[in-house]
Amino acid sequence: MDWTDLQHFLALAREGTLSAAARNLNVDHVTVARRVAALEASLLLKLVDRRPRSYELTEDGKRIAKIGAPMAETAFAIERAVQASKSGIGGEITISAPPSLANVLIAPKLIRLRRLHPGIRIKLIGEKRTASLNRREADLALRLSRPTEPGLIARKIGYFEFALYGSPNYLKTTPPHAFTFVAYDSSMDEAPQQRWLMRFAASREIVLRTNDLENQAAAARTGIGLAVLPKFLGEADPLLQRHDIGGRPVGREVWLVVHRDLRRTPTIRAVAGFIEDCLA
Amino acid sequence: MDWTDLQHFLALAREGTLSAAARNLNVDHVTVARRVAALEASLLLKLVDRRPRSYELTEDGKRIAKIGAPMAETAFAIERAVQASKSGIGGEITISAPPSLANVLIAPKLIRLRRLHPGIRIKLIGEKRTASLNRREADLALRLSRPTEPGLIARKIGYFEFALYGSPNYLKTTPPHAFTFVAYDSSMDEAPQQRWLMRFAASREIVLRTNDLENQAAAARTGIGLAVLPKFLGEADPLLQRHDIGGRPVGREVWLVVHRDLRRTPTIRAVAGFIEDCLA
DNA sequence: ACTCTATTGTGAGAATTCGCACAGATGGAC
DNA sequence: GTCCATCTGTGCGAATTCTCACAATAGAGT
Repeated sequence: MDWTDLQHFLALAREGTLSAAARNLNVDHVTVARRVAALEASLLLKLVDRRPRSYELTEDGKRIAKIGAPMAETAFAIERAVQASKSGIGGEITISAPPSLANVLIAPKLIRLRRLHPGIRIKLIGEKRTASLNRREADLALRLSRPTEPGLIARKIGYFEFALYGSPNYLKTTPPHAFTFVAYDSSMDEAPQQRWLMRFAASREIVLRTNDLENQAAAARTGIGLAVLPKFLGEADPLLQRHDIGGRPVGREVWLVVHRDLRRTPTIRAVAGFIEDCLA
Repeated sequence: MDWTDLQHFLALAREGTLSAAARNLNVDHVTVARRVAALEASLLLKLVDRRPRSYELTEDGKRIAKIGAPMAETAFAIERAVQASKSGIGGEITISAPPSLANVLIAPKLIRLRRLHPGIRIKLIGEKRTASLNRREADLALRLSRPTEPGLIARKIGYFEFALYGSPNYLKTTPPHAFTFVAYDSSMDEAPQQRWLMRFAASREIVLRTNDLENQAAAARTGIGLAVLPKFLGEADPLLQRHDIGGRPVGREVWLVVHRDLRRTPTIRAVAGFIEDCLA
């Protein structure tokens, strides 16, 4: 049995489509299709139903995929062990962080890290979707809440508050009862800052919903309404003015997350230290 | 990371040499060397020290091999699951048994199994070395003692006794105090029949030691001395005559062993039933 | 109705990988 | 000492595998 065939099949089982599996493995989708077919041929067992626009696992396929899943886990554990056994400081480190934190707090200061450790190459992915440290999609991650996955070590390294921001002209000309607002779309309804905004807005209108915080800031600058922005974003923008209201402002913690296997790696420690400085 | 590279490296780690790993994987030894080199290149980590006549794992290599070992276990579990999910009776079944049992009790009757289930192809390996059911070197095994490996199901399906055999002429012309004997070599000193023989021979001479029971029988036929043979072997041979002595004869149990994962497979059950009949 | 995007399928040339044959070297058996 | 078995290394031709480009189809959004 060819383990590469297994690898491709398990990727297909996990990702659901040929194309997604192919992206995950950095190969062509045709390759995944062929390897899965090869695995079926060598096992003399039908693992997938080829339907017009999708591959669907057969019962046998599901069973095999379930049994084989630990193989992928182990493979990732090996990758972590390899990373961990690199003694010197250097190599490529992947950091996952919410887009706003990545853009505003991390990216501008990366030049300092580069000067300190020229051997380190940083890959910074600013994504909403929390990258899996277990699957080694990232080596370090910034999260806004304490993660619960097993094997991860989290440390609270910061806290930031939100405030309402609008264009100075908007705030001067608009009475509070006529305020309009900019918010996340409904996929973020559970986020504290969104709940806070909803309560505050009450019956007043939400005129724009967007997933992207940068878009919210841009919209607020044009005077369309008020947006809830992290203070580190709003205060630095001369085209935005804070509108203070009473009560306790909403805030979020920042957690630095690393896999247990990588905790003591010199390179990881160096980068982790740098990130803490960024947030200090 | 290419899983096939990992597979080759883990085989090398387990088997110790390139050549052994190559045999295990059914590929050329050059391929194993190349894949291990490729793995090192992709991990940027030296896994083996290439010494003149041997590959030796580095510390990193040992660590990686240890972490990766469960992958091989899982791969074998998948193979068992595949075998188990074949519903019809058919396919290739590998039986491992001590050579004498295989040759005398199983092989001659295989034609009956073939008539009963034409779809089954039997691979019968008669080896001293106990094949690993966990690593799926065999699907069914006959052992002379109860195995202790986890995951295996064993059932006692038979019992046979040993006796002393020599050529009729030798027994007629030789007084007991002048008996000479044929025995296993010292690697079998712990086997019950060997211990029994040693006690019985006492100070009388062992004139031939050989690992192969068939050789012992052949030697005894020529009149060189007496050999301890299973009765199912000795009684069927017209050129051998049993020499009965007092006391309780030594015997061994026969255990039929199957992996838990394969227990309920129709094909396995059919073959297991056939083997029980052979021993009945 | 249409465009846009995401999916799987097909064919051909290029790149890669593999096995074979041979060499060199070493340790054990006789 | 000599032969034999075993192990690893090298070069080359053959077989395989991969990627690329294109096609077909379906679904969502405009």
